Amino acid sequence: MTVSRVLRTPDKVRPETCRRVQAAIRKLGYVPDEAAGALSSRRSRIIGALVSTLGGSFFASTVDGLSQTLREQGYQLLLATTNYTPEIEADSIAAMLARRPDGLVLTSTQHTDMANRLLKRARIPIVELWELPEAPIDSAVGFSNRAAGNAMTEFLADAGHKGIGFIGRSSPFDRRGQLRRAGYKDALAARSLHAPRVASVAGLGDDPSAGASGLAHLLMRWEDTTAVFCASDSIALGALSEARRRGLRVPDDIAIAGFGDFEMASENGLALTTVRVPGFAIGEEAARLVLRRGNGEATHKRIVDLGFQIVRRMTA
Amino acid sequence: MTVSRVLRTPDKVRPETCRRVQAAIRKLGYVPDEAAGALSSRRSRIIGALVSTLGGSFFASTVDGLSQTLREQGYQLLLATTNYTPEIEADSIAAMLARRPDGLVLTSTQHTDMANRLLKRARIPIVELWELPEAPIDSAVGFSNRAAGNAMTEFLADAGHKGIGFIGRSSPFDRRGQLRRAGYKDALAARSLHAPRVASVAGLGDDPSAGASGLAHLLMRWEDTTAVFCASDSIALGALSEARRRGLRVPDDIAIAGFGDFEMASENGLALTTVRVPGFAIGEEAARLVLRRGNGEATHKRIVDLGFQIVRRMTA
DNA sequence: GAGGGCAATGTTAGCGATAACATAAATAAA
DNA sequence: TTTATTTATGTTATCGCTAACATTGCCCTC
Repeated sequence: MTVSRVLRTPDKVRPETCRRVQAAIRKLGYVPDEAAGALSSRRSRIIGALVSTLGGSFFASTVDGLSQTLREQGYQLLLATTNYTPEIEADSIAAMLARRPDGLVLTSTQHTDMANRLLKRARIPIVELWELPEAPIDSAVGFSNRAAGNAMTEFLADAGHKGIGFIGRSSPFDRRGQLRRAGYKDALAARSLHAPRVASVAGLGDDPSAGASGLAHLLMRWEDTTAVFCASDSIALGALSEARRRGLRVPDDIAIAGFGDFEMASENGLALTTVRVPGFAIGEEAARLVLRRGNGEATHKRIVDLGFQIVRRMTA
Repeated sequence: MTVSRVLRTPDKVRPETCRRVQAAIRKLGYVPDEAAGALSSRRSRIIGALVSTLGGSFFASTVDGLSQTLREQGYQLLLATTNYTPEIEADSIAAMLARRPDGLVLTSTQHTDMANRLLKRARIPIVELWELPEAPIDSAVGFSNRAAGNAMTEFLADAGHKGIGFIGRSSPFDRRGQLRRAGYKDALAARSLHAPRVASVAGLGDDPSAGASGLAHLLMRWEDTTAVFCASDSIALGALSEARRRGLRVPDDIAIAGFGDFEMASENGLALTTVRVPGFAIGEEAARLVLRRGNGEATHKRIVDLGFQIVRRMTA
């Protein structure tokens, strides 16, 4: 018991005793068993996180932010990837709940009924990321993809473009992409510019080839398109490469805007005009929020909007 | 006890009993407590993984591979990021060992003494990734960064280049980068081409600005440089952008090669000539290896070389 | 029909920590 | 000095599972 106190509440132990215990710990190489501690205290100091994938650039920095902040607070991160599959997500949620995490962080937006039931029953703080749902399961940290899509389209229109296309993935699981597209349509309608010009490329995840074929499609169908807004920077890269292949000057012949402000979009990289989203900060804030809610500080905002930012560079 | 058997070894329970238990489980919303199970059975079904960062593109897909394979085998992934800091790594190792993981996966190559002591004492399988150390702590999955650096330099020399530069980060913690550079130097020496031309850009992690300033540096110092080998695709992107800024044609005036075969390097992206490394496969194989070793199958290879591949595209 | 073998289920005793309470020692107050 | 109060440490029971062993009932064999 004294050892337990030395580790958890050293100020309740006489300094001299404390020292002796520490010495013994070092000498024996004792490493406390957190699983036993969790069983007894009913606090696991584990936070679970579910992401669709880390590869696609969007969530990697969010997980970095999460992991870093949790570590600073003495928590650990249990991670699972769902590969965009709701069934895998549901299984992973069940598996995580079996570890009795003190909170759960989700980046997907679609849950199976089973998943929803499990989450409701769990009675732990749950934070949804990268979007601001109307009715979050518990709380959410992110920004409005729809507003961001709208803002970038407005930006392009303000620059004088009269024909603005959109390139995105058509996956029904990518609700955020759909929302950006909805924002794009909102802006067109608000300005009564023209009917939406959307290139929906089949497939999961973003990659440059979608941008290349998307741009080709747009230019064939609507010749007078002078600007395209891509649902991610990866797609924008593909569009950029297709434009170059066609001998089009960017941004003079065709303006190209991305989404995400990935590393490659930077001034010394593609110098891509894009929407900067606070990926790392979302992770940090999610960690803080889930821990605060776990400590019963229920007074906090349930929906945290971290905003976004149009970054004007050379391509639009 | 019967419930436990239904969950772990259903074939030891009469089908009828099995069904009744399952029904009760569903009705009650029972979720077993794995922490208690781990305490009792001394198997946690958790594998810990330590990476420097997920943001830099290199490790994200490895973690994807790990996570996916572990899930398929009924294991869970405890993840920590070390931010390139050995002290944080040591702390994180200690924190992970407190969860009694069934194995540990490391992507860093430098460990503090404390970390090494902890790892030795832990008596669990440990897999090091992304390099093939001479004396692994336990076992390793990766490829030879030195051989890869050598191969790409050979490739450029074979293409007729007489002045070949190298751009990389100078961080002492990035041992893999150093090894690629060593491979570059090996190749130059083997062909007695010229003294190494290295642009070492200060800072942690790769980003395009390093490539831009690196290329500027190389061209200023050694005017007759016609090819550069970059320690990562991100750096290569920066070099590409600097070349364009200077009006140099790629690859005619200057050939540029990267490392990693990130998504952006693809045919429809930068079409970058680069070294493809099996990031995802490393994660998968690490998961398999750590589980096999945990099951006492000690007969397996301790060092798994997954190789690399020169991918010739448009920039060199 | 006694004994051996097997399959299905039950019982007991931990795993290693901590919450809650009990005690002992040290200090303050009356 | 005696009693109250605080501070430091010790005891006990428990968290929810599973390893190991015990029991029950059934079928089979000789």
